[in-house]
Amino acid sequence: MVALRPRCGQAWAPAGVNGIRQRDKDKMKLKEFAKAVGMSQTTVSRALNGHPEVSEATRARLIEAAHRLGYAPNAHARMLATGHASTIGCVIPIGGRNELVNPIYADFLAGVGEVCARRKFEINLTVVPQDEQAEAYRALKSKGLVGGLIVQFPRRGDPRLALLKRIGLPFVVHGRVGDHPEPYSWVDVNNLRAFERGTQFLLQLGHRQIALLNGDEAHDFALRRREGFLRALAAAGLPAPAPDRMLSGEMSASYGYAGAVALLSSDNPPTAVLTSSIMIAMGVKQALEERGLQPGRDLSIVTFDDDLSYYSNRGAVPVFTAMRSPVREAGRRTAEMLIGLIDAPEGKAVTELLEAELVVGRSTAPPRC
Amino acid sequence: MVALRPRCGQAWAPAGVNGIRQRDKDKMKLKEFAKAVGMSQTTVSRALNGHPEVSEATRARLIEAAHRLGYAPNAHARMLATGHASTIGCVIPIGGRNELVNPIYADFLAGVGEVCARRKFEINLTVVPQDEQAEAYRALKSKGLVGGLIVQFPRRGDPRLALLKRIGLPFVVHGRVGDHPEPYSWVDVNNLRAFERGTQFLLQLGHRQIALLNGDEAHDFALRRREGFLRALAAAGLPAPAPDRMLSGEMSASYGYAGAVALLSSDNPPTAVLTSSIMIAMGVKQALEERGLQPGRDLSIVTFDDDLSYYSNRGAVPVFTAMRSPVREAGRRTAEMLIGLIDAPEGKAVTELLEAELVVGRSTAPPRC
DNA sequence: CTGAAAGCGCTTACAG
DNA sequence: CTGAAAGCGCTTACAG
Repeated sequence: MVALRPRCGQAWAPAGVNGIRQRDKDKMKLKEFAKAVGMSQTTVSRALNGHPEVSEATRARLIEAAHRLGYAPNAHARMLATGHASTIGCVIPIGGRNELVNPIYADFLAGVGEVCARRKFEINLTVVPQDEQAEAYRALKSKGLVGGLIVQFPRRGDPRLALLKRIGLPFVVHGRVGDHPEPYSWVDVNNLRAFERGTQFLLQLGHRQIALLNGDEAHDFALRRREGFLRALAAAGLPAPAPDRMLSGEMSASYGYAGAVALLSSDNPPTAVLTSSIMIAMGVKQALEERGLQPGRDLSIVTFDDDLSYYSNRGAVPVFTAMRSPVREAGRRTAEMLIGLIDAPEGKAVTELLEAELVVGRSTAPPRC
Repeated sequence: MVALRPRCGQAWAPAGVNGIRQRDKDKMKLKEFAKAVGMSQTTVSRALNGHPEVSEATRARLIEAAHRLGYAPNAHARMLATGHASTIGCVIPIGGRNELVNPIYADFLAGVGEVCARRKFEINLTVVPQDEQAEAYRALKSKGLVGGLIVQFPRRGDPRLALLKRIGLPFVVHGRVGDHPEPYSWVDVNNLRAFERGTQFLLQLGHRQIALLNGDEAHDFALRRREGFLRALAAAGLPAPAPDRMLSGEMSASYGYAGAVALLSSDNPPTAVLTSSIMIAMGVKQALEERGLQPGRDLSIVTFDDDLSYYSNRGAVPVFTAMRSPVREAGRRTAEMLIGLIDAPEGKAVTELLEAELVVGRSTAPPRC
């Protein structure tokens, strides 16, 4: 019977054939690797970590040898020794208000992941009930699991920012929280400008009766979109639409469908509508088609498009006229920014505003009559 | 000037006001916690880890104190000491064949995350180019970052299984690889049975001209679906449909749209179609409506439904008649199984076959004429 | 440019 | 039931 944990130093040999879990099974350690290449652990470690004391020739040789022998430093030992985790935390809240797992996550995470692979960072994904986020943040910090966090789907006056500052965890917000007493780092798309431009485009086509099917206005992005919408109307000398022309809700196809039905059945239906997501636009389109109506001809649709990879609104002529902003690119930018913050924790808050591009598709035309 | 890394033991005090990154900033360690509660580190550690030597009263008291004082063991020190990582690895391949980030990921991961939260496991997410997966697996193992892996989107004869067995990393496949020389653990939905039942349902309605818009048949699930389709037809004494009645492709709305157009414009259009995803079904529906046709009345649609939370095919009468199988539940089951494997690495391969339920919606009716 | 050795914060065999 | 101490596999100040 082999001891569960051999204490004494032993030569490099993958040991263990019996049923007990072996800690070292085919996993080379620094000590063995250093011996194999005939150098001290110190030098090997320094070479692999890019320290300047080691000559480039030696470094190259050791990197090659590590690759060949399959040696990679144990990440936990490394993090313990250095005292910091090269890991980005992504906390996904579920339940509560938005039970739906936002499809945006998949693409956003892909962008984050791309950057992490390049910069040799890991991603820790945590799924928590909406109301246990604070607890999750604290645990991530006190367990030393992450070096920083990405805050998703911020709300106006979101309490998470203060919490993160208090517990001393660097973070970047994907979006903005509206008014906030102190500067913080964020990556956002210019939602106000996007909806202002979308509205201007419809105005130029001749539309005067324009409705808005917005996202949940508890979120900052939705408020900015409404503001852009109203600003463009005001600039054209038009009054703010009646409340029943400006809806707000969960960005789903069924909301778009129901919203369109409501708009179409009013006394004085709008000739155009702005929607906050492709899913909403699809719901609107469905409602039109079930009534024998046609997007563009009977009701112009301009939508915000997160450019999710599973729903492509591309092609020679896209289905929808859209304000397009790739969420995957936002993921890349956010990760890049957070890694910068983790590497230099005393740095100032950084912000980045991405612009959406207006792409003309087949869902818009001048109003009839 | 404070030293970068204080070596000597020091009393519990969050130190550091200057700009240098402090490793201990407001992070309590076992030593300090033990002192605070007046016990040895050994006893505290054992209590927190649920060892039987500690009385339940003591354990309860220490757990409460840890919570109150905000103490949580450093995860890296813990993993280094125990020699294993309580972490599930999820490797998402991008690029190559399926550039699209599958929307299924979000819901599946949510299911995995739920279980991880409950079982106190972490999730490590890695995004890699399709052809660098092997490298990623090896790195995850040699860095000791994960205790096991979930293999997503298996293909027939998928080489990843052999690789994982070789490098000694427990894994569970979400889906199956078809023929495989050795047993392996998987969680799958009964795709064959689902499509067999869906086809039977259409046959019972009187349909004889049934088409299939399948997913990519390089994947095992798609082959099983086709087999179920053909089996039901054969059992009804019907011949296998012509190749242009059985399409295979990326599960998107545009594929569904194009497929429907092709089917409808043939000499002898089918009266019903089975589709492999809601996205495909939506594309089919769109093609119908643009032609003034109606799902159910003009073409019956039965679809597989992953029950993704962002697209709900629910309600009193669902839009689509569907074989419904919640992918989030599959995520839960997969994680549960993998954790079991990690905890008992010598265990036998486990498998679990989930059944889809047939839900009747508004997209099916007897054929006209 | 190099190495021996301390230390990171835990867990756990060993000895009471 | 409890504790002192070794060890997990790294990094890095310190001393050449």
